[in-house]
Amino acid sequence: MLYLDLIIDNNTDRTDALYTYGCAFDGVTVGARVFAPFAASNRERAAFVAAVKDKPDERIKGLKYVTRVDTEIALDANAIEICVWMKRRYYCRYIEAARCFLPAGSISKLGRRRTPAPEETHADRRVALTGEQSAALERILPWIDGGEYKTFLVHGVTGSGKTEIYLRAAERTLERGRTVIVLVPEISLTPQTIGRFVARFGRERIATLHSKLSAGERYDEWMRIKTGEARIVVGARSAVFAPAGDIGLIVVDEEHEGTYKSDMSPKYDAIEVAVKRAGQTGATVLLGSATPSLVSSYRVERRFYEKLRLCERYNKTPLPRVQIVDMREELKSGNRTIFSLALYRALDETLTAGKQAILFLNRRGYSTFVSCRNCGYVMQCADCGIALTYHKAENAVQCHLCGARRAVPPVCPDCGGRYLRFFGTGTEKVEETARELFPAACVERLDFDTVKRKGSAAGLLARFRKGKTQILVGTQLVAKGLDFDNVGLVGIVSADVSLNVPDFRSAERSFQLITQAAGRAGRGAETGRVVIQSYKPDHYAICAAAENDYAGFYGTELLLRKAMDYPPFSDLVQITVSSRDEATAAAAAEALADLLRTRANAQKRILGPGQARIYKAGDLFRRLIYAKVAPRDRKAFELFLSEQKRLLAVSKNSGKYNISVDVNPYSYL
DNA sequence: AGCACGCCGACT
DNA sequence: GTCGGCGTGCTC
Repeated sequence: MLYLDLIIDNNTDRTDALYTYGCAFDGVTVGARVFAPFAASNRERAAFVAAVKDKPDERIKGLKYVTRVDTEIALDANAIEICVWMKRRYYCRYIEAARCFLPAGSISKLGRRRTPAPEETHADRRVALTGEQSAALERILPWIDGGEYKTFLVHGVTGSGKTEIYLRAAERTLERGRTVIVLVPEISLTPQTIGRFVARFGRERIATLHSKLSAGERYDEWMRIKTGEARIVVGARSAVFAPAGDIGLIVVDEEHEGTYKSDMSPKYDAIEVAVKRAGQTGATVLLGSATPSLVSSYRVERRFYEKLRLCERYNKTPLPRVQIVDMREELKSGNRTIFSLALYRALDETLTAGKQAILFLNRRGYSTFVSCRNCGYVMQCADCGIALTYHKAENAVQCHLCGARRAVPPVCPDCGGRYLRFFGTGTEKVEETARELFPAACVERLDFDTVKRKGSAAGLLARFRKGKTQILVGTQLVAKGLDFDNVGLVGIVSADVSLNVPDFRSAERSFQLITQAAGRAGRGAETGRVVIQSYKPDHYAICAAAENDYAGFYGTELLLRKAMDYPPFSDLVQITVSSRDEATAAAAAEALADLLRTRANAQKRILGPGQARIYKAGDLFRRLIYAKVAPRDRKAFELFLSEQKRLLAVSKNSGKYNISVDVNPYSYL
């Protein structure tokens, strides 16, 4: 008789524990899926084996027995180890972590829920390596051959050929008989990267995993990986959990992107999981970026990672000429439009020279808020409490958080006055103004509003590529990964938008966005131009981006992070206390914050509780507590906070309020 | 989350 | 006397 510690498929905090069962079946190993009777009803439930023991804990009374063992779906010991680690690191349930490793949301019902999507074909262009690429591979390949864990940060400017390095590393890994996982920020934005993998290795050796797959397709791809038919997995962040056996290489492309952090439970960081998995099998990790995250660069400084630099652009295109325009001066000189004189002239010259321009503004809609000039009333979303954005095309206001929309009222809802006005600028207004200023040019807009219709993005991009469009206005969709040859000018309409977000990463994100947007200029043979408009032209993130000075930005930002004890020096742990009852949420949050403050010398840095920016989400009132947890206090903090969560779950207050935790979140709402 | 148990009011 | 409403408590 064996005794098994089981993770039961029963999605509640109360039963988020390991249950011991007897098992009469032979050969059951850690990770196996079994079925067991549970609770008074003895309903049969799926479960995963977390441990196999030869005698049970004596304290257990009324031991029950496993009824069935499944052979098709199974995790392995490594996956279970990650589940246990995730529960502690991300404050999720065992079963939520286990689900990450499975193709579908449900564990109990898995079936074969399909025609593979046609793949764009790309010709494989296997070009000679540059000196820098060869040097980088000379560092990487021995680690792939040696089969010991190692992480490299591949810091390469746009167009320096990072993808070719991934391809060669993948090739070597396959030669060694091991498997490859490639993570990309968003499948829809990175067709080129996937295309090149398909071209090099063939569709039949590659599986793709992303959210656009139907349940059936996802299951098929998952099985192709599981059975070893597909030895390369390309996918979004969840692909880090792919059932690839003997992983030899994990690539994280554009590693600085926020999409690698999950904001739904389990709120995991795919890079942390990737490094953890690589450690288990002795795999090589390649983190690639033109603008590495501060956290990754700091890990290089601390010698956890090794940095490989690629400074040359492939065809030796010189970096664009960058000009920063002080919009305060523009206003003083009487120009109240969103186009500075410098940007107008640059556009004019670009169009005259027969070149194209990209105008980047990271804010969709026409104007950013609607206000009454009589009484000062500002239209807000009733559910989220944030200002509503005016969309001229549909003559409606929209909440950019929950998506709620309504018609613009004819008079002020507050005072009845007739002076409701629109303030601030979004891409829709930039598009309109560009049309007015350059009536002969074809202006198009690429943002969430114009691409939500399926396939419209492809058409828009094709028209721009063919030169039918002269000016492309867009949000960050235009800043990422799109390569066009004839772009003479990139205009950053307002560098301040991403800078003024209340988030400790705002400077980092601004630097990355500006650098990326600027990288769109002059991809062909000629030098491009970049005009950056800002009301904070002296800001270090803007200046460093303009000078392409990553090291300078890193140095300044790191000092500020250290002074504030933000990541990478501490984990910023966001604790949300929510309840249907406003007073309950407030009291519970206050009590928890007090407890965190008084309990441990370890965590002196507890902020709040404060009101969440989305104070009321649905029928829940939310309060936020932040904890800055230094690495040396991490274990103690994790134990303490998860114990608080457990105590709540088993107490009679369970259900009256809820505690949810997000470690280093990307959204502070 | 489910599910069973149990206490109390209503009704054939 | 019995059916069923849902509040309460438990799940190796």
